[in-house]
Amino acid sequence: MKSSTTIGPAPTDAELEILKALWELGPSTVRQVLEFLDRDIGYTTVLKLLQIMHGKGLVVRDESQRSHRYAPTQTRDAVEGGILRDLARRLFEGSTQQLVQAALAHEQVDADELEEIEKMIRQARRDRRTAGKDRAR
Amino acid sequence: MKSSTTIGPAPTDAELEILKALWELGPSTVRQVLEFLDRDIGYTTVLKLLQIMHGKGLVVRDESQRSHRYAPTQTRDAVEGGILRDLARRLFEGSTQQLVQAALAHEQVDADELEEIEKMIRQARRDRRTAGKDRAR
DNA sequence: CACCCTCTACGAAAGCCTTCGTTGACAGTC
DNA sequence: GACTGTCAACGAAGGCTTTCGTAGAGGGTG
Repeated sequence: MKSSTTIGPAPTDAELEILKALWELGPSTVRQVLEFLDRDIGYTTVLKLLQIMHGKGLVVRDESQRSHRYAPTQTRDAVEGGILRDLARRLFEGSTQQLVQAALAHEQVDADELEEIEKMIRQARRDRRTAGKDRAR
Repeated sequence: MKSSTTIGPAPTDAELEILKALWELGPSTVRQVLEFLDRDIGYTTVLKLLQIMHGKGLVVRDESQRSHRYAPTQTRDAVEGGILRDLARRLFEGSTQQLVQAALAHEQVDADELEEIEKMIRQARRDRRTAGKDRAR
């Protein structure tokens, strides 16, 4: 129950910042996004980014009010998945396993976090067993 | 034993392709890199990229022959680490754990691969126990 | 109504990335 | 010594990202 196929190109850095704001805030006006970002950035910059993102289909907008409200078209999970898939492809010939291994090898992950990850693996294995179905890809 | 602190900015896409060639081939001339890449790309493009990378310190070059030989300045591990650290920072507030979890959640990782990852975790935990030292970051 | 604030839209600048064409140097061949 | 092919260097074009400045419309207040 976690499919999520990414549509379109990966968001740029600035776009990702905006998306993070929208995921946190829900549908928002330019000003709300601007205030959420603590970066030193102009109003029209955020507006322009949202317009571009709208053009790319990364957000939809509700124009029924004078201040338009923007909302992401993809869930955070879907975007994360797309970015990670892309990175695995670029760096590890598409192997998620290698990506995970590299992440674990290089970064400090403390004992609790290792525990969490092990739990996830057990869960994944359990999912795999029960749902032998969606073998798409 | 596996420290690897990345120097300088992350390589761009095209630069990464070149680095992958150099890691595979060892120190190489422009032509050797060009032939390794199966992409349809011009000689001068590869040359230019290597010159830029040289300017950025991503590669060193030996000019003792007429055909210069280029070699990476960073190991593959170091570059992978830098890229992953950067992604964790951009997407997960720096949490490698979240990065790993997202990777496991979204991508199909088969049973053998899960096994491998669990082994890595056990290994990581063992390392942690023996060397309680380098708590740097 | 005149004023002011906020909003959208547009354009453009500056920077970076990728690509290649052109030029001039170099070296081996006939 | 002239010709041919390879090489490094340079510049520049085209595209994309990020950032604003400016202009014009909309709407509320005195």
